[in-house]
Amino acid sequence: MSRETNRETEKKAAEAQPRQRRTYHHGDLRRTLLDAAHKEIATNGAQDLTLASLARRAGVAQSAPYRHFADRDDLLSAVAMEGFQALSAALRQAVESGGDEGRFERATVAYLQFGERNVECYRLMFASRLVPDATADSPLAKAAEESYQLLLANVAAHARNGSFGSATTVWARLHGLVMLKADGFVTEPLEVFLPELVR
Amino acid sequence: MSRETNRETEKKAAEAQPRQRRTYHHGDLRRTLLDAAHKEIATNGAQDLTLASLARRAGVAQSAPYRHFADRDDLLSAVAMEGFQALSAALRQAVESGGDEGRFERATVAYLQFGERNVECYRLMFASRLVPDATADSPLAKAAEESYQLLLANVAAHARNGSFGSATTVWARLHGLVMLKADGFVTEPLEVFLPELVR
DNA sequence: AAGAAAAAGTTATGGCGTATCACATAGTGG
DNA sequence: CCACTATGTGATACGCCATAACTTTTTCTT
Repeated sequence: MSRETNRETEKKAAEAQPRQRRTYHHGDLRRTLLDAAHKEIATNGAQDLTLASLARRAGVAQSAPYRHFADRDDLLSAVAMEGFQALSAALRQAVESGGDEGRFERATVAYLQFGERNVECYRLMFASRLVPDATADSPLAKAAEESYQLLLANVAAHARNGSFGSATTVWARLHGLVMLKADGFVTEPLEVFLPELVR
Repeated sequence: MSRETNRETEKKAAEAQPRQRRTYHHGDLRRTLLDAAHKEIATNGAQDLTLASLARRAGVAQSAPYRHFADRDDLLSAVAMEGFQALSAALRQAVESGGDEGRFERATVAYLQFGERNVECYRLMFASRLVPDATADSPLAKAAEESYQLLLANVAAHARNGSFGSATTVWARLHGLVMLKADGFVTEPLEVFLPELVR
């Protein structure tokens, strides 16, 4: 019941793709798979994503993805990593796009927007199974750390401003809002909460 | 690699169980499955839980669980619902276990504790795939709503106190803390943050 | 430029889980 | 006591994950 055969639609999608590549090698399968995964996750979430379906969409054998990813989780964590990189980029851009004045607010808005616009990817980024030991220096861990540091820097810069809590609780509030919205427990656009977030 | 054969351990567990029941019918398979699921989820998370393994543990055929649950998600959502009920109970107890004085604080502590002690179950409770339309009056949705109302009542009661944000952002901060801790992005015991939460 | 080695596909296969049938057996209410 | 319903069994179709053994390109070495 929950697992409907969506191979029909996949076939169509495959037709649309460069049906039969003449080259034995794909060219850049890794990138192709990641892009497809991003799309698929954005629309259906990571839960139901299968390597097999990605392979079909890319027009390669089911086993081909394993040349580029150790297993399903490995691909997901690659997607998550790119998610963190995108988040970092968004934060950086927000921070650099203005003076010290509304810096904290801009970072906040950027964070919330990223979460709202990439709900499923965001959820994936924070799915525990992907986060290895804190000590691990996996690419994913590093990317996550960078995002955190970016956010932290802006919180800290604003902290002197007044009775803000620790950076962790500030982050927690943002994270909580995004997740509650993602899971349907909050329905309003998150910008509604901006005033009380930067107060 | 990620999917190791854990059927060995399962067999042992099964041995420990009432090996071969003499009654054709199990007695209370539904309850047994739910209990086993709670345990399994608490230790390994919901991700890897399989109906098949629950069936083996209970000593019944793989198809037996389907007499009690429509599909895997149905069982998970039953577990989640019980999770919300437990959360509600914890909140209620915290609130009723004292005067109006530290009410908000007690509720806050209870919430954080519940989250910390039932990490995986908590995560499951808020997993979007289980949350049907907001309008739906599924048992799960109702249970979740009750927990929310309980929390809300206490937040509201405390809101007049001062510059607290909306109930949503207060909730979001708690939820965020629990989730970040669950996902390993926060390592401190959450009680550390209590002072700034009830300030 | 040739040939070895590595990279990246392919087919085939085993194992496991989901979900559904048709069938068997135990309780239960007229 | 008997029909009915609930609950469990066995068998089955299908899909995905992951690996193995083999093939085709590409790249590196000399």
